[in-house]
Amino acid sequence: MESTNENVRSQMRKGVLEYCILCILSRTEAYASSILEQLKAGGMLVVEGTLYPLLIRQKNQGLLSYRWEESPQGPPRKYYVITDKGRAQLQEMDAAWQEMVASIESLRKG
Amino acid sequence: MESTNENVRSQMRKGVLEYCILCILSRTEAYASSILEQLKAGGMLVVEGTLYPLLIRQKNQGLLSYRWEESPQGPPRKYYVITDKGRAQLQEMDAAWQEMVASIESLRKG
DNA sequence: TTTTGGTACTTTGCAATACAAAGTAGTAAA
DNA sequence: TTTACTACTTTGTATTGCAAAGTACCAAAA
Repeated sequence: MESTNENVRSQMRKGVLEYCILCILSRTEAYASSILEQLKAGGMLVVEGTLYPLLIRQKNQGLLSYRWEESPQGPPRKYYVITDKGRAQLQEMDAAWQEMVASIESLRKG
Repeated sequence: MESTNENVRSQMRKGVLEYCILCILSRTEAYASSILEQLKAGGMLVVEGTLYPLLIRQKNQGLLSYRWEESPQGPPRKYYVITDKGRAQLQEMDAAWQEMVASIESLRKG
């Protein structure tokens, strides 16, 4: 039970991960490992097993596309790129997120 | 596909519902239907089938207790009450929530 | 050449969760 | 006694994050 902290945070992360990914990719193309690093830097801990299926899901929804690129070291990298549809979705998510922040605040303050 | 909006919002709601319930109950005791109303008023749409199991879960975790009370009309009501443990958890969730808001902002702004 | 280590992407199985929908039951008015 | 309303409960389903194991490419060291 000492990990209640992490459970709470993990629980809250769910549902905003797709939003976070689109946020990151809206600024620059990136491959999975670098997305992981940026999420980690932003305080959103995620693991590979979560991120990869999520990227595939978003690609299948047409929110992302990707291209292969040589790596200076190691195997080639799959660079994900946000699509127009992805940018539209991101706008949706911006709105949804702001609404939720407002909702929580309203519920918390009374 | 026209309900993308609602999917996004529904997705984001997950993980913060328990937080919302504790927020509401931290101010006053309430029975399920009135909690539903308050969530709705706060912009967090939820349905019975979601709320009831959630209340039971939180009760089993010792975050809530309840007592029965006569209703002026209809069957008796189950009034839920937040416990000391629930208040401690609420503080945890406050912290987790604020961290997540900061994380998202950091990722969104770059 | 073979081995080793690092990087990167993928798959599988599981547990938790929100939700829709149907069900149970108490009370009171028609 | 039937109807309507309120309230709580249960069941089945699809989605999702995650841990863990797996596959594969590349380059430097042995």
